[in-house]
Amino acid sequence: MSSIVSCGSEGNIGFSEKRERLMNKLVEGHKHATELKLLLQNQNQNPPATIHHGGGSSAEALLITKILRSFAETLSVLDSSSSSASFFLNENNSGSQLVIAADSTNNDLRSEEGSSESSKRFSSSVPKDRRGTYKRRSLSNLISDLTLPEYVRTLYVYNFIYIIKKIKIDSLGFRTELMRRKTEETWSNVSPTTEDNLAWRKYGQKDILNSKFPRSYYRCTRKHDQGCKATKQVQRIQDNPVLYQITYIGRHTCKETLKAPQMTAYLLNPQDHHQTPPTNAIIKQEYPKQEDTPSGEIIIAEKLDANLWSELKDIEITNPPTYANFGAFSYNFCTTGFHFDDHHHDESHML
DNA sequence: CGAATTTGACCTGA
DNA sequence: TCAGGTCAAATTCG
Repeated sequence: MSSIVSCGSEGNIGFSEKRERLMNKLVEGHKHATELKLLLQNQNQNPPATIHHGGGSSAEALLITKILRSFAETLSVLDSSSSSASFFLNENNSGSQLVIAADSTNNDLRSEEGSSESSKRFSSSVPKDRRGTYKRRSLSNLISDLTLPEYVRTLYVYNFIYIIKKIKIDSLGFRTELMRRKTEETWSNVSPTTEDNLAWRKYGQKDILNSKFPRSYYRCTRKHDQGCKATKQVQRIQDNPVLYQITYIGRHTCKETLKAPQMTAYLLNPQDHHQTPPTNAIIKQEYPKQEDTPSGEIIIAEKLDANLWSELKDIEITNPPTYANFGAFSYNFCTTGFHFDDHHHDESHML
């Protein structure tokens, strides 16, 4: 997302003014995104006679530019704040679980799984066998490490991808599979989260040649007691590190593939046939489909990590009014983009 | 204390 | 030979 650029310093302005400015920019972006959505919906009903091979129409391009600018300015406001944490959480924040690094200069997403690389980097000063020496990244750790600008950026990039996807699908009829593996039992998926709510156990991680990000290897937790041979490989997409390339190899043959009573990636994306469901049908019985849910709440939850979203919802509740506004906005904005996903397709072609 | 993760060592196929 | 995949000891987490 090289389009996101800093738009200059905001100078020394007060919290409330910054917050107001921020909200205005976000709302502006939301408005443009909604316009774009309506535009695309109209195009669906009245398809254009000509095909634009460069992407969408000029109206779409203009809206995209506006959205980009809105968010670039938003991020600029956030980045200009020396402490994002205090900016959002300084009021009524005693009980908050969300602690955002006040001086986070590390925007490198590699840090998340770059432990093997960093261990190499500092190998001269550590003992040879450091197996098991690590800091486990729980969900709360993950949120703690995410600065607010990073979160907004992720949210924005994710939504924008869906808008771009929609434009490409509408204008080019673009719908191909990411890759065909040698066997029928191998399929790929691109997702902003590695979470699919199936019971996986990580058994390895490798640095891949000419690849910026390491590849992680997971097997079914039931491998040993039920002989389930399902595995998956997860790797960040180099050109868009907010997304993961997930390759599933082999179907689950075990009886219990569900990790916990949460939403699953498969059910949340019922049309996404790259994410092949497990052979049993337990999930379908437990969880209603998206169109059955009365509120739009699931729409963001299906696209963000379910756990992350549930925690963010808690934050929204426990920290009114400061964070609540932001939370409400992200929810609305996300729904704008997510309604577009009425076809199955691979994002990687769009990036 | 059992489950999960990390990570160097080991294995394998091209 | 080497890149990619797997194993398993060491360690952490809940």
